[in-house]
Amino acid sequence: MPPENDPETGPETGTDSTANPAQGADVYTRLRAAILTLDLLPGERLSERALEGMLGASRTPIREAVLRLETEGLIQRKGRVMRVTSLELAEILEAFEYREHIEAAVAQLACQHATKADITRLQKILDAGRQGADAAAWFEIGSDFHILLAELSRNRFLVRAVTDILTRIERARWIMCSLPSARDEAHDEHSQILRLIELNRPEQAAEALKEHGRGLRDILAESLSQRSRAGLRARGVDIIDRA
Amino acid sequence: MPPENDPETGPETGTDSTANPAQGADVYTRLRAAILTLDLLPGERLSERALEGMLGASRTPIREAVLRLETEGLIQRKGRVMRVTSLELAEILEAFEYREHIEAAVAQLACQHATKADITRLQKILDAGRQGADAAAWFEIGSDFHILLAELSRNRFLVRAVTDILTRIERARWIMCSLPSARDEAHDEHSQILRLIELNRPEQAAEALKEHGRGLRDILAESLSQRSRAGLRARGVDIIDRA
DNA sequence: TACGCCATTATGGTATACCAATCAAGAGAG
DNA sequence: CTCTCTTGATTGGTATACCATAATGGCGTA
Repeated sequence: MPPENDPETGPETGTDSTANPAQGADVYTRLRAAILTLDLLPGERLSERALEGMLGASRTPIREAVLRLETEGLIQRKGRVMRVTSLELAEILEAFEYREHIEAAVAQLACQHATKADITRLQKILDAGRQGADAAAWFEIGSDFHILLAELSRNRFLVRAVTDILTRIERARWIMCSLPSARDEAHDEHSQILRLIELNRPEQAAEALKEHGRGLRDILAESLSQRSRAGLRARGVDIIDRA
Repeated sequence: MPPENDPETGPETGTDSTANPAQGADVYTRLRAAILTLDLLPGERLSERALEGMLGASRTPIREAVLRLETEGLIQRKGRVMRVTSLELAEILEAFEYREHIEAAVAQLACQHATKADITRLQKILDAGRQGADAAAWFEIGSDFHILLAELSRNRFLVRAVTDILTRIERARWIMCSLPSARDEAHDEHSQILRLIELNRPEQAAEALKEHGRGLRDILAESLSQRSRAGLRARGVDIIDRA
């Protein structure tokens, strides 16, 4: 590996002289984080060689990470060029549509399978995240809740589906993370959903989840609307209307 | 690359002396096919070096293919060892449960978006596959129908979900491909589903799809039941009850 | 000035050497 | 005969060299 002189990404690459095992997963994690936090901008071009320097690893683990992120939809290849997937309004709306259906299924199955212990455990997590949490930790908890909820369905495919779709939406959520007012509201809605599942009301739980998702979608659509584009573009973020 | 002498997989590897570009995708396709057709048995251990010889490519494209198949759930890694994912009855049943919900969503959205032209096009494909098709081509058409149907939802995530879940189930379907009687029945059910979408009856279309899936699931569960295990084990196929 | 052609370069695809860790088999002791 | 420790082989992880080609920028021409 060539000597790493530029401070580039941060405190990385301070490894030893030989191969650095298990660094492959780390490369994946860091690259993924860089994309999700918009450290790498949507639409930005990537090259394996550049990432090699940026992440302090050779092309092999880079390639693995890129391949994974490609299947997650965070990176796209068009011929030989490789870019961070652009934010496309239409796709995000499709994602929310999909999510509605998925979480309706989750609600129904969770009602069938969730135990009292499951509910209280989830409620505890919810309450724990209520006080003193920064924006980043806040929607970390939001994601966790939806994934944990999916696990109550006892269906691994639904868990995967929820996990995947949250990944897809995460960058958009990050953009509008400057709205702390929504936090308490989210907590209440999450609790209400949990209660409906506890009461074995699948229809109502599904409806509450759908409504919850729609609320987020609307906030998000507003944040990405024409009127708000200017501020985003100043931060380097560009949203595509039709691809 | 070492000279390839054994007829091993088939007519492959007859390339030139230098690197063989775009062979990476081919390696993926062939390895995937080998797994789905049970040429590589569920639970069978794999090694990158062995695959290197079997597929006539170096470890780099092998690694890429393996990584892809891992995300598709066809290969699993437990620590350092890598195996073809075992057939697990519980997982297959979960897959069908998931599929029911996914296709209900497909039905609903397809009713909203499908045009007359879409319906007739799909019906044509269905009819074309009716006569003279061997078992392999038959459930190729079955898969295609469900994917094309998903595309009528105009939601790329649903398309992906259907594609994924069909992949998961495909090996199980392959096992019970010896039941040609189901072919006409499937054609009729598919046509009926299409008709209900054309008539804009989302509830009934969803129910028909669910019923269609349940029928297949039951046949499949029967094929994988204790009573039928002996014949399968003779072919080298082993099914796990609880993992 | 604008458009298209060509040379250079950058990039991804491939093959391969090296390493550490794991697994397995075999030898030796009890 | 069994259990354990050692040792060697196998394997995945990593780094890197080579190659064909697509991308890019410059140049020449209309």
